[in-house]
This record gives sequence, structure tokens and C-alpha cells, in this order.
Amino acid sequence: MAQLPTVEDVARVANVSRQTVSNVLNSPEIVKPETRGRVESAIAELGYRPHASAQRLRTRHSSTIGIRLDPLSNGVSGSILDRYLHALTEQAALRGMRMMLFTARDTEDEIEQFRRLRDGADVDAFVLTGTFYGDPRIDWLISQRVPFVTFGRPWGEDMASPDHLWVDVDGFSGVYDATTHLLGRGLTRIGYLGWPAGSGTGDDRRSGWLTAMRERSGLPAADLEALMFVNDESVPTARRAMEELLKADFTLQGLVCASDSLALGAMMAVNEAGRRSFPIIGFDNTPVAQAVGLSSVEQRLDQVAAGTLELLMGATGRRVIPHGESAGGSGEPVHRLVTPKLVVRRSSHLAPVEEAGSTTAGNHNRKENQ
Amino acid sequence: MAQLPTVEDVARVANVSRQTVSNVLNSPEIVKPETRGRVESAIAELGYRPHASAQRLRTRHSSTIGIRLDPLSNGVSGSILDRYLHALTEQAALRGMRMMLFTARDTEDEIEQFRRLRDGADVDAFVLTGTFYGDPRIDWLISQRVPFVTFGRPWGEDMASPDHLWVDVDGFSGVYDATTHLLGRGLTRIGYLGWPAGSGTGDDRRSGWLTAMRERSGLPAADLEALMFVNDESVPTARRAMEELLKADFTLQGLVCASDSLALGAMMAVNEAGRRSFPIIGFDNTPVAQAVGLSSVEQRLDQVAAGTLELLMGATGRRVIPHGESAGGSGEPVHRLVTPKLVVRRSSHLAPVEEAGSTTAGNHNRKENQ
DNA sequence: ACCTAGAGTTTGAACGATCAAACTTTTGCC
DNA sequence: GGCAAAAGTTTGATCGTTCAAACTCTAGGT
Repeated sequence: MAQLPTVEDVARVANVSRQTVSNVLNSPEIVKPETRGRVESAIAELGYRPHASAQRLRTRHSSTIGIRLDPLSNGVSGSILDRYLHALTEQAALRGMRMMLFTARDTEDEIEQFRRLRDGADVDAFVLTGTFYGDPRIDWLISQRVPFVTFGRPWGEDMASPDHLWVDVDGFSGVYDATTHLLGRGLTRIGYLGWPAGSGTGDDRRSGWLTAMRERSGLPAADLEALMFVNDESVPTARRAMEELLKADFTLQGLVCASDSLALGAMMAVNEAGRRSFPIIGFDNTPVAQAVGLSSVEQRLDQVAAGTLELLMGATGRRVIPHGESAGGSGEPVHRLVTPKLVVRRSSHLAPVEEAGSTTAGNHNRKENQ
Repeated sequence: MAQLPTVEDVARVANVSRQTVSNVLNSPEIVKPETRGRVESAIAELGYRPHASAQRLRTRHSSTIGIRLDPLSNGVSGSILDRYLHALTEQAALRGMRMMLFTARDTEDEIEQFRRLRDGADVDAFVLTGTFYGDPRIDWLISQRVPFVTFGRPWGEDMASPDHLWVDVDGFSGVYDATTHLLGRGLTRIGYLGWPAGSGTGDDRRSGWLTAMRERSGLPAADLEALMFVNDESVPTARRAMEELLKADFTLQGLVCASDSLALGAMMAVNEAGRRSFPIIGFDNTPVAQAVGLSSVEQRLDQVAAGTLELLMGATGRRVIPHGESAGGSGEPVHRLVTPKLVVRRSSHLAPVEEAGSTTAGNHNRKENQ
């Protein structure tokens, strides 16, 4: 088997030097067109491809972005990270970047992985998910000046810090739209089933409902308080909670939920109880929602991915911007807030209607925000 | 910011040569214990980590496995690939390997990516999913002697070819067990809802049902023929098909399905029709199945991942075995067939029973095959 | 004709590791 | 003690690329 061709081989065939070949590849504008043509045909003739490891060794960057693949991504909403990953991989490829995966047992171990991957020049930047208040990973990355972006806002911390680039989905707006959608259908006593207070994401979503209800339901504050229900993220417990609710309160007219899991549980209880015209809207637009005809708020993960790369590499760049030299200085925003879109399906109609013919339906009500 | 330490720095501190440091890292047994100790403390003191790109350039292997992240992995069963990916990443890390992702528009483009990643010494091996009859990717990889393993059997081709290593889930056995489970509960007229004939996987699963029914249902062949139903992979159409079925045939007692999507559609039709004691079993054990209490056949993707790495790297190896030097020569099998396990939930009981308390239930009936 | 600036190209060194071969020290045996 | 083999260690070259500086050539001004 013949050796793979190197710049040297190309140079010989094109009758130029190594460096000229390198220039044709990296800064073609400084090479005389005639020479460039000769080099380009030599490259094509030999089928030359740069040796990525040699480039990385010399340039000290890897064109690779690392992301932790979380082992506990099970459950109904587990596919969110995976869809994000799909979008990232695809869009990164368009900019000549690749995604590398790693796993870690815990946060401490993850920092150890950061160190290993950074020191080995394996990755140029990291994407973090599942961040939390006082997250030590973020402090470490900032102190080491390693470029990174988090998918998730630094709740309760400095959201405008130029050291911490982030992308997030505007949960407030999503739930606000969902609630408004039901209000627009003439309902007023719309409940909210969400997670216990204290999580940034959960509180954000709930306040979307609260704001919409205050603005348009006409209900007094005490009633709103009574329409706010709490449950942990689990289908069976949500189902049981909803069963109780339906027995106790016959005036409840519809429900907006913090997740598809909660919505699915509620939906099962509603069906069981025979309440056929009880609209429910979930959040995440998971495959389950699609399968059972549950209206849901869709996170536009392609836009989240696009925002992630924009923050890391600039609008069209093909390299990761060193930490600190990015948007902050030039006054551009250091974050992206993506507006989700409501996907309307059977479950949010007052009366049961025919479902769309295909499982890939659900593109109505599209808006091109952000 | 200080430069990262190199072997040179470690060597200086430990008062040895570069090569000795390298030996301590790569073949510690040939270094005198005393020297080794000195080098090891120098490594710890300086916090030295090998520069991965330099290693790759020199050794010409990358400790990285490539896998295509398929953009069309939506739908209920989409999480299969993702769960496999999780397992692979985790287990690969234990052997010092990493997973790198890439995307491709089509098969031809995927081969182009293979070439790029191989030539750039970016990856040592590939894992392929979604293989099909006459798959050109496989021919290319074999002809280029690039190590690879497919998740999926080469249906209709030489399954024992030492050039084509593969791992798969024994769908026959899974569906056989599911059917037997229902037969054991005293049912006989158990239907099978599967995909149109022609796909290896689909035919394999159906024959699991057919074999179990022939052995234990006591029904004549003509009846079995009539109990075999076909539908494409979609929840709504499965639901409609099941509605028709339930109207037409009141003797049907239960159903085994080729996928959770089909099972979910059937389940919805059954609930709608008020047939509360009609057992259904799906396949894939997706989050949806878990959420709605659908019994399902679980692919043990950790075992599939383990098998994949075993074929690529040997039982405990930390390097990819060059193409052709693997199992074939030493007479070991060149594939792994993983037996799935049936996860029993509400949906397969004759009478509705209480669901287990948590969404992570479903570990009964575990078997430790393979 | 001479000089300079700039465009275009080449050369030598370096990135950080490992391989292969040479070299030095220890061990075992008579 | 002497000698050969084995064990342990060092040296020089190399992997394929890009950086930095040197070099050559052309065009334009004086």
C-alpha cells in the first residue's frame, strides 16, 4: 500500500516548495494565480489531504469541540441533549469543526477530563449542559481561559459577564405563548403543572404562565395561586396528581405543563377520567408528544446550536475565538436567547379532532423569531 | 501562562532521557523500578500530560473511533442510536479511546468523510449503523483495510466473513420470548404487528413470533397466517390499523409488535375501544414505553457496545486491531449476537394492575445471557 | 542605471512524541 | 576475574505540518 501523499509530494509534482503548498491551502490569496492553479491540480492528482494530527501539533489547535455525554439522559426528555448534539455536529462540520464526546462520573471528574483534553490539545473549546448555581466547572474554565459556551443561563449570577458565554431557550416566552393560545380559545381557568420552585428553568417557565394569566385571564391573584400545581419530573406521579386534581376541582379547564412528561401523565389521567375536551400543552416536543398528539413547545435546537457556534467562533469564523477576545470587547451580546415555538396538536383543541396524517406533522404556527 | 510541560521537561527533572520517560508511560515493565519511581514523581510534580496530537503524528493512530450521527434519528425509536452512543463513549473511555462524531448527507458523502478522517489520521476505526443489503460503505472499508464494526447483521450476505465484523441484537429471540410470555399466560390467539416483509430485521423479529406460535399455540398454519399483520413504522397508521382489526376480529387476544411505535398505536386503539384486558408487547423499550407502561423488549445496548469494542480491540486491548488480524485468524467468532430482555409492565397483564412506583422500574425478569 | 518596496517564493527550525539502533551497566556463569 | 548475554538507558532521526525569516524577482520612482 502506497504511503499517503504529503505536502512534500505535492510540492515536488507542482514544482514549488512545501510552504507554497501550505499557502495555497491556508491563505490562497497570497499565491500567484498561476502557481496556485498548478498546486491545486497536483493536490487533485495525488488526492492529497492534510494530516490533521500534524496540523494540530504545529498550530496548537484541534478544530474539535468537546461535549460531555451525560449518562443520565434517560426518560422522555432525554432526547433533548441528543437533538442538540445532532444540530451541533452538523453545523460544526460546516465550519470545519468536529465534535468529540466524553463521559464523566461527576463534576469533579468532568473537570479532570477538561484538563486532559485541553492539555492534550484534543479540543479547542467545550460546550456545557446541565449547569447549576455556583457550578465549579465554569469557574475552572474561566480561570484557565479555556473557551466554552453553556447551554443554559447562569441563573442568579451575572448573566452579562463577558467571561461566560451562554445560549438558552426562552422558556418564559414558550409557556407564555402556550397559555395565550389556550386563553385565545376562550378558556380562563387554565392550570400550570410545574416543578418545585427553585430551579431557574422551572421558575422561568412558570412565570410565563403567570404573566399571561395576569394579563388576559381576568382571574384574581388568589385564583391564580390555586391553579399552580407542583410535581416532580415523572409520568406516573404526574398522572396520580392529576387524577386527584380532577376529582377535587371540576372548574379546571385546561393545563400547561413544564414538560412533556408531566403533560403525558396529566393526559393519561384526563383520558382515564373520560374528560375528552380538556386541553393540555407540554414542553420539549419530544417524540412522545408527537406520537400521542400532545401539543408542545418546541425548543429550536438548530438555532441553539447555531448560537453556540456563533459565540464560540463568531458569525462566520472557522476557528474558535480565544477566551476573552470574543464578543465582550466589541460590545456584541455574549449570549443568545432562542424563542421556542408552539406546536399545536390534537391535545390542545377543545373538542377532539382528527389527527394530522403523518407523524412528522406539526409545522403550522411556525414563527421565525431570533 | 507557563508552557505545558513536555517529556523533555520531565526527563530533566527526573534526570533521565526523553525515551525513558516515554517508556515509563508506554511500557513501564522495561524500566528499572527505582528509575520508574523517579520519573513518576516528576510527572506528578510537573502535572505532565502527553500531547495527544504529537502522539498521533508519530504513532499514526488516534485512539479515536468515528461514528456517523444520523440526522434522521427522530421518532419514538430514535433514541436507540443515542443510547448506543452513550454506552460506546463510556466503555471506550475505559480503554483510553474516544468517540468522534460526523455527519453526512448520504452514503456517498459518508464514504468521503471516511476518507477524510482516515487520511487525516483522525480516527482508527469506524462504527456503522443502519447498514443495508449491498452497502457500498462496507465494500469501501474492506477494500481500504480500515477497521470497522457494524451494528446490524449483513442480511443475506456472508455473515461469517472474517472481513466484516458485526454486532447485533437477536430480534428473533426477543420476540420469541415476548410471545412465549403471553402464551404462558394462557392466551393462544396472539397477533403479530410488524413491518412489510423484506427487511432483515423485520423478518427476523416476525419469525420469532411465528416459531413460538408454531411450537406452543396449537393453532393451525392458516390461523397463524391470519394473525400476522403488516404496517409501516408510524403511530397514527398503526392506531388506525388496530381500530379496524378490533372491529373485524373479536377473537384476537393479544399482540406482539415489531416496535414501540406500532405498539403505542395499537395501545391507543385498544384503550379507545375500551378493551382493557388486551395485552400488548412492543420492541425497543423506548422512554415512551416506560412512560405509558408498555411491556417491551429491551435491546441491551451496553452489551452491544461492549461487543463492538471487543471486536475492534480484542477482549481487553487498548488499541484497535488492524483489519484482518483480528478474530478471523485465531478462529474466534467475528460477531456478537446480544440477547435482548423482556421488560414486563402493565400492558402485558391480562387485567390492569398497579404500575410500579417509579419510572425507572422494569428490572424484573432480567436474564444474564451472552 | 540605481535603489526601494512589495509581491511571491523558499529555507531552516520547530511542534512533542516514539522508533530504531547504539550505548552502558548489571547479571550469571565458569 | 573475565566474558557474554541480558537488562536498562541514551541518542539521533522522524512523523507532516506551519512559522519566521531569508531570499529572489519585478515594477516604479528618481
